[in-house]
Amino acid sequence: MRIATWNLNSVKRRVDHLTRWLAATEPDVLCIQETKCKGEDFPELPGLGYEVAAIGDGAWNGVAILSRVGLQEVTPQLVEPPTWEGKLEPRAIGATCGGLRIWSLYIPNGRTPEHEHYQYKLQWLAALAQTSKVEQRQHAHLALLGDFNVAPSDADVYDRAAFEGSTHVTAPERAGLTDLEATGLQEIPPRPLKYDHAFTFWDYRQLAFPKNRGMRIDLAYATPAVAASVTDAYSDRNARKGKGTSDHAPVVIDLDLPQDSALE
DNA sequence: ATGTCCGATGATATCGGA
Repeated sequence: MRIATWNLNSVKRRVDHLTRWLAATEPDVLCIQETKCKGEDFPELPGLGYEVAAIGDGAWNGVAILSRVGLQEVTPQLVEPPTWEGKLEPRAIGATCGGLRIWSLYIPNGRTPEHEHYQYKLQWLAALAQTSKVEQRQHAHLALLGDFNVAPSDADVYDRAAFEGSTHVTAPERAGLTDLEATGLQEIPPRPLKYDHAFTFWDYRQLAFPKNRGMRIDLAYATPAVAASVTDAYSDRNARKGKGTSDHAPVVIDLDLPQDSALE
């Protein structure tokens, strides 16, 4: 089973890229973030054989799950999610696909460590950990994929000094990740296709991609049996090349889950 | 030395957000 996650930065702007990438990569399940479109406006992807579950408000956020191995028990929000400016944002969707319980997650950016949005981000990570606990009571195999907007370690940014005073690298954000792991999950680190680190995001500005000034913020966590079944994982930087691409690369994970346990 | 892109808007350039 091949699963993947990709922050597309507008699915409507990326339909051609997405279609080509799906045909070439053939994931069984793809988690998408920042669709930036309403659930009912999610574009058709004819001929590829994917079912779609998508939620969105329009301009911002928006997450989706594409699956060609079944798509059931769709859950359109975390357990007790925090709100932003009084509203529940479309940042999380879960579904059961081919025996795997999988979530597509778009963690709030935080903006600056002083900003109220940063507190929202920390609350959101705490709600995600709570959701992980609840989900593990009900599902034998759980995987949480998405744009976490946190670099797990200093090695996951191109230059730690460039992030002084910024979000994505602070101790409380990283504690949010370790608290999530403490619910019984393991991170699945991808291998790079080039260079030393498997970055997944490069800013559009200032030639960040050709200079490889990247970050690894698109992450995958899974329960131990799922993590133990990983046969390969990589960040597909090739999808970041060229004009009109997302500023994120997809992360692709191959699993060899025993078929009987996948029925649980 | 310089360097972006997205969606929305009483839009046709500007803005917030990333």
